[in-house]
Amino acid sequence: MTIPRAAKTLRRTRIQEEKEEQILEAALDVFSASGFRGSTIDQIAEVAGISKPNLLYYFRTKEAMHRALIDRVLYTWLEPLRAFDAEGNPEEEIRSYIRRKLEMARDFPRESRLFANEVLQGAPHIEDELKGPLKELVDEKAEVIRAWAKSGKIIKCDPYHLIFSIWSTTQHYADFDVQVRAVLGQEHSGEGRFEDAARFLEQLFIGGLRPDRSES
Amino acid sequence: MTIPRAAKTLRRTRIQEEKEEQILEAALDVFSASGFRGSTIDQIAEVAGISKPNLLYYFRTKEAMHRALIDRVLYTWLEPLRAFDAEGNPEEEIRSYIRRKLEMARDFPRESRLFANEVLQGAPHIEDELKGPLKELVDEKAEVIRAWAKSGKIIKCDPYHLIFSIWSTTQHYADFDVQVRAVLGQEHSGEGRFEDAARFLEQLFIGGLRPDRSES
DNA sequence: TGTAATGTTTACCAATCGGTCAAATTATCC
DNA sequence: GGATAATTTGACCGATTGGTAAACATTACA
Repeated sequence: MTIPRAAKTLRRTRIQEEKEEQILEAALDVFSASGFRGSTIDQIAEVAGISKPNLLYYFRTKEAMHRALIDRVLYTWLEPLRAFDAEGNPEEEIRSYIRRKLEMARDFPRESRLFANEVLQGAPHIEDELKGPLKELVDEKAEVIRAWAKSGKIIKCDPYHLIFSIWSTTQHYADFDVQVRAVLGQEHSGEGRFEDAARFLEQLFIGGLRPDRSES
Repeated sequence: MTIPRAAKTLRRTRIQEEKEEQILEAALDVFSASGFRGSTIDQIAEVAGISKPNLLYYFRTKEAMHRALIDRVLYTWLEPLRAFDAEGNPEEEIRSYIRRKLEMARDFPRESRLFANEVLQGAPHIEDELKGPLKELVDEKAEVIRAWAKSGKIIKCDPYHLIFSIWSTTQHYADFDVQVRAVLGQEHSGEGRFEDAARFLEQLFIGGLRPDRSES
């Protein structure tokens, strides 16, 4: 008798490994491009190069597939923030956080768009992750930033909005890529735009946070 | 004989005016929440409180409805950038641009999400608008910023990436609202978060662009 | 090599999709 | 008030949706 798919994890075969990988890769392609509601199982199956029932043998529902994808990608996605080091030099920590986030926008735009689509549409499938692990991590790092501000290493500012602004400016280059390209025109749409963006953002954030003679 | 809908604009009745308004309002609700592919005509008809065939009497296809909505909203959406004044004081111009964009994110989040959804999914329906009117407007304002930089009124920086960073940081509060709320927690999710955001962003941009003793 | 478990496919299902049609209803204007 | 045009609706269409059933093929392993 066929083992019910829920118990499948007891012993994963080589084929399971490969096919699930193959399916999630295709799912990332499709979900990131069309959002959950806008994506179809047929589409994903086609991109994965297998039949729909075969796909549904590995993931029983569209939701299950989406969830597996989120789970697999979320940890990696938060890596740059996790690397934010309280002991480091503030200016250098912020600079390298920006750089890492920009690299992710450049190298993993689909992952960025996957989350962007999800959050944009009300985060119906990742609410728990946002209010749980994400919030806790941000709270922790916000405390670090607050301490830096208190000791005068950077300007006095709201650490949460600082983090938001780093997220938004960097992820912008993945999520709104077509707009960026359209505005910059063909001649500046090469990979060099990430270098330009990095230069500008470091200038902005380092300059904007440096505790020279700040207002109030 | 019933006048074909294509020629309807020759003389618009009161009912046409009202119903189209009513439909586009509902369409904004639905499209901004689910994107084009993820939205259904039935959904929009239900929100609008009319039957589906009745809706299709005013807009013959889903595409036509979406297009009408984009056309109606785009002009307003670009208003803040258009107000950017070359003659004004740079610091004050940037400050008020940020403020206006934040107000739009607060007061018209659906419009922001409509475009975000569209751009995120590759802008299949607004490519022309991005490469045409939008690019031209941005090019024009970028020239203004470049002149400010050249005359030393602000730091030397890439004007395009400056505009991108203002767009992304401000629209973040509309597009990623649920994430912002989740991270800030209930206690800071009131309308006050826009005040906090405004304070931070002005601090960041004014400080980051001020031509004190800048690097290089 | 046989067999039991695993993997794949064909054919199908009910629900929903975007959209049409003709008939019925309502508004407009002389 | 009646004719005519504008509006609204219920019934319906073929295509696509997420998902299932069962037969079939393949693999792993004793």
